[in-house]
Amino acid sequence: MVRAPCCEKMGLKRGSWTPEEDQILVAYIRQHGHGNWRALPKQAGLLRCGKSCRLRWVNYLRPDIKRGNFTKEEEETIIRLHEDYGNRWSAIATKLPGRTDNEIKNVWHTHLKKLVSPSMPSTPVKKKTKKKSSEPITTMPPDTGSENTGCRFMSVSPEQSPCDFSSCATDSSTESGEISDGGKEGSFCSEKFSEIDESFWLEEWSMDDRAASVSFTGLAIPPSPSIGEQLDLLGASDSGDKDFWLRVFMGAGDLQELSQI
DNA sequence: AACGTGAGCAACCGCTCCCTC
DNA sequence: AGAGGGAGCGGTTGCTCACGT
Repeated sequence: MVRAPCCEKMGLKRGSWTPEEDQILVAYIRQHGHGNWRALPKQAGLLRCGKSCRLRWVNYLRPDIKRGNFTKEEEETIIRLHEDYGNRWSAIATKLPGRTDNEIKNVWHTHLKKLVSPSMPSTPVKKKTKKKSSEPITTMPPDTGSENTGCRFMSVSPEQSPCDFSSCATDSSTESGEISDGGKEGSFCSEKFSEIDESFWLEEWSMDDRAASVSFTGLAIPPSPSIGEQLDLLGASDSGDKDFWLRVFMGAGDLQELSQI
């Protein structure tokens, strides 16, 4: 059957996401959930196709994403699961809470593959000649910090283990509102949010057990030091990272507190 | 200090699956 | 029953950064 393209190419933006777009997407999903990805961008006022929004959310903006290096244990798990599942990255991802299929896929191709079969070239994907983007997007301005969009703020060393970070996740009591700082309106993942669209979260979390840590990007993990402190705790030592997330969260309209930082 | 190269990763593409009508 | 459409998945691409020369 002939399918319509997922999005009209005309007028829709491609390439890296800007902090402002992230902000809009996060704010929208906070309020409405992501019932219909195809309709979402239009309703949210984003010049993106639904697929792109979904991908951005699933791989990057979702609250339970665990970022940072893969631990030894995680790598071993991936290798073992890959033997069982093959390239079914999403299946593997379900066994690794907080990790996305895309991330696992990348790790496999860049690191693990050569461990398993050292004879294979380290970079299976052939490199292409570089070409300047025709669409210079400023998602990663130098001042927003490295590692690109600054979302690496959750990066932790393997020793620290991202698992540790999200291990609060194993406590189901953290589900939904409880991860917030007692329901303060200032918290991004506040109960208010849950109230706004609890089904959204429940659906998301019930899909698999990774849910546990419902803190939105981890911001609410510690019950309530200042947001700045929280960001520090999360490894956002880089002020650029903070700036980025401050913009995102403030744009989402729920953290007046942040403005005090 | 400048340049070249490779690694890492975010994002896109196109296909398949699955649900609805 | 099957056509249509949306969501999800895996493969691939291309940009950025780090590092070596």
